[in-house]
Amino acid sequence: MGNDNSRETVEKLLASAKKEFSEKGYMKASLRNICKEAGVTTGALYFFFKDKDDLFKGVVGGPLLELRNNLAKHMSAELEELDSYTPGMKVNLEDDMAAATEAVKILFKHKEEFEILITKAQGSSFENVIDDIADMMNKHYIDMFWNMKGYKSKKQMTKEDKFIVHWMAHDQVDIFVHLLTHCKTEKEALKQLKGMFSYIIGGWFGVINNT
Amino acid sequence: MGNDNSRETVEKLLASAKKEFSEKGYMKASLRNICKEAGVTTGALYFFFKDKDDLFKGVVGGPLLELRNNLAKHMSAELEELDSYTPGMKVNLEDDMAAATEAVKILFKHKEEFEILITKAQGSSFENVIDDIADMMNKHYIDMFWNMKGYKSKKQMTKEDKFIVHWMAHDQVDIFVHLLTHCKTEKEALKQLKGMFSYIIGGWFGVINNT
Amino acid sequence: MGNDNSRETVEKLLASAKKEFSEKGYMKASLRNICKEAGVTTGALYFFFKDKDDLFKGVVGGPLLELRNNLAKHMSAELEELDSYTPGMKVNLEDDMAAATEAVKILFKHKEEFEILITKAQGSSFENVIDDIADMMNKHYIDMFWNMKGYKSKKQMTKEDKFIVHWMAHDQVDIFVHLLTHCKTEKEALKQLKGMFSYIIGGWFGVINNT
Amino acid sequence: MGNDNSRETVEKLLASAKKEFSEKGYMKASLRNICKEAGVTTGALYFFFKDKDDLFKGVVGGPLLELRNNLAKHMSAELEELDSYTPGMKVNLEDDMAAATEAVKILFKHKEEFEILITKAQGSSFENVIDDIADMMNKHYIDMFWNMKGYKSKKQMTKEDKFIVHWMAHDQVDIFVHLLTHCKTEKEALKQLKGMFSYIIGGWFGVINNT
DNA sequence: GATGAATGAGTGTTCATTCAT
DNA sequence: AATGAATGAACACTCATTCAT
Repeated sequence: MGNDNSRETVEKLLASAKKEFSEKGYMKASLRNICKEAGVTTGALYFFFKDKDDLFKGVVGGPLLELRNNLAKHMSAELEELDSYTPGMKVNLEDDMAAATEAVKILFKHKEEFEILITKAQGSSFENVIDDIADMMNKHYIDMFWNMKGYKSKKQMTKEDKFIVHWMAHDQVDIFVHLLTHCKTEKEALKQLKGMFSYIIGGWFGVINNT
Repeated sequence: MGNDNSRETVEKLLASAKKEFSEKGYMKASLRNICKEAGVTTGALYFFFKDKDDLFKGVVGGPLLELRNNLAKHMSAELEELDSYTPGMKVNLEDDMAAATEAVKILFKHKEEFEILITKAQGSSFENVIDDIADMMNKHYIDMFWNMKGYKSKKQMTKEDKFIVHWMAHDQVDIFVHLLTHCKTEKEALKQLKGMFSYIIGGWFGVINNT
Repeated sequence: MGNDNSRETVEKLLASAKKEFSEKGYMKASLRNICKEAGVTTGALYFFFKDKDDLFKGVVGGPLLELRNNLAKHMSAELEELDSYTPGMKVNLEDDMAAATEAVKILFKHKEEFEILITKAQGSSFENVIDDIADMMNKHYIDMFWNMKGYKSKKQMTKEDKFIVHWMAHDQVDIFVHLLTHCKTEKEALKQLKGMFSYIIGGWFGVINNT
Repeated sequence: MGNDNSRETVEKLLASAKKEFSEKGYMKASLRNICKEAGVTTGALYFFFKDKDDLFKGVVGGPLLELRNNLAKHMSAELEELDSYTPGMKVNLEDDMAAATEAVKILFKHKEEFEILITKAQGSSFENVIDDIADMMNKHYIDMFWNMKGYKSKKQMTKEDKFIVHWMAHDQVDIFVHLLTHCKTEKEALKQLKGMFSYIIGGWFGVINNT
């Protein structure tokens, strides 16, 4: 079971699939091409993967899980800190930066996979992955916004507040997408990260002062 | 040629295509379905449209052109105003708001078409349309940044400056995308637009003060 | 529309399909083979037929409809005659023979098609066609049996009566199946039909005298 | 070899195969499914069974052999009795009933297997098993017919006689098939058996009197 | 202007079977 | 006695596109 031969086959298949998905996107990718490139028959592919979507998952699933776990870790950590928050207190940006740095590192550790996930997943079960993450962060941001504005209850948020917070959550995610797709290396991305943060923080204050 | 009959055929084809593209996206859309729904044969479709991509262009091309023309108008207008700018002078936000309002109106006038363009164009020649527009706007943002920072020459912009400005251009576009895909009516979108602007302006100041 | 060329294509396709279904049965029949034999591409087949089952229907549907119509005609005719039936009255065997003769003629007019329907339809939507017909005849036979036994109401039929009548309906159908699959020509089948009738009638009396 | 472990594997395989064949029929049954359900690899299956058909034989072969042996026993027994027959002598129905009862008991002892054999064997080497048995019985029926008619020699049978006798042999078999597929228990089947016999006997007389 | 027919390469997927270990 | 891996041909079906009429 799982000997070196089969492991090698799976690896070749995944490498070939990564290339094909990356070049053509999920829908236009051809399993036949992937197999041919991997020097393997279609039957072999179907021994290791349930179907096309499962192969896609084989390529991007691991990195995505790593990212999700990391996100979840930071979000629950921040939630705990919020308990001791008092209005007017300064937001702990260093923690946020540290979390963002970690995320960027994960993204660039699997740059190709995340690029596929972001721009080539249409047609697969992962096609809404970014929106899903943004929605996850939205909930998190509602809590942050609520504390900073001094609200007593989430129910006091206006429709406009909710809209802008939802936007900010999406935008936060888009920053990472932008970093991934416009920087060549992790190093470069981390360098830009600070500027991005200034923008986001500025945006927050713009919103808070205005509402 | 160009009589009422043929015009009607084209119209039915476009309506049917709009529906199909909207439901399935460019790639999964079937020309057979589109023709069947329009009560027309495939041959007829190919009389009026060169190929699948041309049909897609038939659906979204008009609205997109209208938007582009409007954008171009405002950008050249602002460029002329810039000649009389002096460093430190307040940015004319009212003009920007007016331009944004116009853009939103165009987006909602052809809501369906723009939604297709934004979320269903993968596989067509329009799949990068948002990035293209963002790149167009990038130039505009460089000018704004330059004025606000009091630079004497664009050449003095650092690599980091360029990156953040590029991001801001993208983000500006994303705001319109967000407005289009999260608001039901033009009225609702225009109401949210002000909050979005606060966010963006805040972001600018965050960047300016920090660099 | 429906010109000579296309008609010829359909005809070739149907002939080829009939051959393939007849040799291999529905499930093992290969659409590729059928098309190759017909000198046509698979795409052409799918222009005329929705799917494999539809092609099968194209081969056997017509003859089956003809048979069903004929059966229905005779069954409603017999039902009308039953209104004037009094217990002890002799059954009109000549009418039955005439009806059976007609059925045999239809079966042999489309001998190949009915053989396919009977022995090669497994996997298609026609796989239960014989049972369906037998069930149709069952209802008919319940009425016949009811009159001959002098029942006042169908509800007085015992479970055993119902069982044996159901069997007789099936057996009636099996006679035609046997005739079709064991006689080479219509002429031969019609010659044997009389003997089969004696058997069936004898069976009825055996049941009636015994219950 | 032949130890408890391997016996258990075979048993699990056969149970799983029985289920799959019963649900999907021979052709649509998947060896992969059968192995998965049995918790065994395909290689193991192929160690015990030559191929798909051999596995099918493993499921239905035993019961079928038992039935065939029983049929042969009765047929040779009756053949011996026939030597003491004189024309006009009453047919020994009690012996026939006893034989039929035994057959029904065997059928219901292996109800599932015989149902598979009868309705799910298409595509396997057993697909003509019913016709084969009917043909076996044909010989027996020729003798019965010959006695009842008072023929001196089988060679005096006309073509029509042979045909009707062949039909009666088939019909006799169909009775058992009907009993198996329409009765839930052996008890119920035995109860119906008497009525079926009346039908058959009546049929015989109908034929004899008419020819 | 538009039809109906046809192309042919392509799709993802399943299958019974084999075999080195 | 049994495994896990691999084969390779086959499957039904869909597609955008073409073209004589």
